Amino acid sequence: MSENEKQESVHFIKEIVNDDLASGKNDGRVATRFPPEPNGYLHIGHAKSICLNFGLAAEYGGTCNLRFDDTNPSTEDVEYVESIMQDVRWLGFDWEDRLHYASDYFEDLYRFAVGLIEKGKAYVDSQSDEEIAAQRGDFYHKGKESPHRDRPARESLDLFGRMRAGEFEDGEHVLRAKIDMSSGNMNMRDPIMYRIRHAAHHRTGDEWCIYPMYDFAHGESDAIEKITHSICTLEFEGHRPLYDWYVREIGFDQPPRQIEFARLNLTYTVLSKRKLLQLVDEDLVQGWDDPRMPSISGLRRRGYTPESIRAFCDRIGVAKRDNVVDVSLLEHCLREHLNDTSPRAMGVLRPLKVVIENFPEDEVIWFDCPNHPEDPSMGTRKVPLSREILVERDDFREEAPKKWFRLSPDREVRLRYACLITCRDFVKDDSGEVVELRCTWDPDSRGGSAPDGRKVRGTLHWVSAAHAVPATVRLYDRLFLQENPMEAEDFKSTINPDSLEVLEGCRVEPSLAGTEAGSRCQFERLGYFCTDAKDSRGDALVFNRTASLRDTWAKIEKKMRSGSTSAPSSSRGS
RNA sequence: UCGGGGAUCGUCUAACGGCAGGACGGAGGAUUCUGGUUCCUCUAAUCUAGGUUCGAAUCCUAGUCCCCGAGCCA
Repeated sequence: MSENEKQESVHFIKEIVNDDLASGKNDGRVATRFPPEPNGYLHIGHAKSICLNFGLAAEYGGTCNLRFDDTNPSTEDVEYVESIMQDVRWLGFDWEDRLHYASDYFEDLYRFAVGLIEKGKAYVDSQSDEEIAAQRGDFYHKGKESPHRDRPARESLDLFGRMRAGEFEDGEHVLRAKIDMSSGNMNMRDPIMYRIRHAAHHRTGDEWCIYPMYDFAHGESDAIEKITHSICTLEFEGHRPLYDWYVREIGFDQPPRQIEFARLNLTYTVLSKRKLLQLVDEDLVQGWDDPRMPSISGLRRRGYTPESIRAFCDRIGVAKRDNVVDVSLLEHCLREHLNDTSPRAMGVLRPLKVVIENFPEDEVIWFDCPNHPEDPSMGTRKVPLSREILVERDDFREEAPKKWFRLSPDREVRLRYACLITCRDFVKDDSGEVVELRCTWDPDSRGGSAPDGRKVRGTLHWVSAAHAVPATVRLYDRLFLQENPMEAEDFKSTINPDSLEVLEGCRVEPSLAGTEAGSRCQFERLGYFCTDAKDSRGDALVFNRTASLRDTWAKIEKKMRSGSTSAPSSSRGS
């Protein structure tokens, strides 16, 4: 153990693993699994589980399987298994040859069930679901035993066989474990092991018409795969006694151990498959991979990096208490990685024309601009300056507020990496809107600094009007206005109406022409962007804003405004 | 009225009977050709009440509050 390095925290699951290793349990093996049900897309909450399971295996030199928990054919689909595999891979994890499906074990599971019937530990119940539900009792009252509970094993075996053979309709019979109808734990009140479902399964087709329930399939699949630590979320805590019961009664020798941790919650975010599906189905977003979605595919399309998501999962920790992580931590991890890795470029979102009056008509100066101010190894690119340029509309104010060091009449600013210009005049259109600035440049300031060493506080991004490339830019903001959308009467009522703003007519520097879809850059002073994986083409660029840069000026201005007037500003943007 | 789990800065997370620490956020400052980055400083917590102990976030007792559980979902 190194003493001076930042000590990685040992969360409670690692403690358990350490203890098991120390006591020689499982022959020193560590085997985990990530067990998604293929009935939806993965989201950032799943990423926590993926990082935990694969991370643990990697850290201890063990293995982590990918296993689809596909025991319910009516909700599952191959569309989901494909997206899940893509997402896990994208996050940076590899299950190698350990791809499994619970459905691969249907035959084993059936055999186990027969064994339990023979042992007198399971029976076929032939009541309706209403009757069974009524007999189960509630939290305060014990359940009643089914009239079929003591049906001879022979009879159950026969019925179970005919259930499999397809002799019955859905719901006519179920297979139940014979445990304890008076248990305080509802899961132990003779839980259902198998139900009849005449439905095509995405992998086994029509081979089966009975399907095992989660409880009967999950632990057994773990045991078959020789999983040592079966990690799941807190809501399965009450299932653990049942998990252990099945594994014990079937008689596995090195039974896996189920360990529960608290699932991730994020502020201003909804992380329930059902709610996310609702957003998609009701067209409140444009699909599962809408860049505003917390789905892995949405984050990917938004421009998130796998590294930043992994870093986030490392930092949030693993514990058992309910938690709501501030989404700003996710954004912090994102910016941290993007700052290091994104090449810089200049793009103007809302262009304002600037004429540099004393700049020769036909001259073009090509400046070598560093692609990253702190990392020379990222090289340089050429950026042209000519007489007419475009700057950000927001960077000019007819009347400069306090602490303003951008453009305003008679103010001198720097064009990043190019030169110093001073605003001499401005032109308004009939509606009173400023449409053009008249400036002069200091020819001795080529490169961006004046020979006399005078300080110029403001530095602006810019593009040469004649050379700039047109682009569409999509500005994304958080999808929900309320910190916990689930606390709203209806979570949809707190959807941010301005979560997407599409800007046409943006202009970016010519080095970006032909940029392939999905590549990332930082537009200086604005934020991190990526070309949209679906809609961007080399000759028709579409940028998604992944994250804005921290905006200290916005903060200052907000403070000044709220200090002088009573109007609170609502500047947001991530 | 039952069973299971959990309570530490605003948020997330450490501590394993011995100085309550880190990160995010927030506030302030330094540096800066991005009002970015970086750096520095500050901010702020042990659910309550008793007990054990030289010493308690940690152990004991009693409360309080929160989460999960009555699908032929996972």
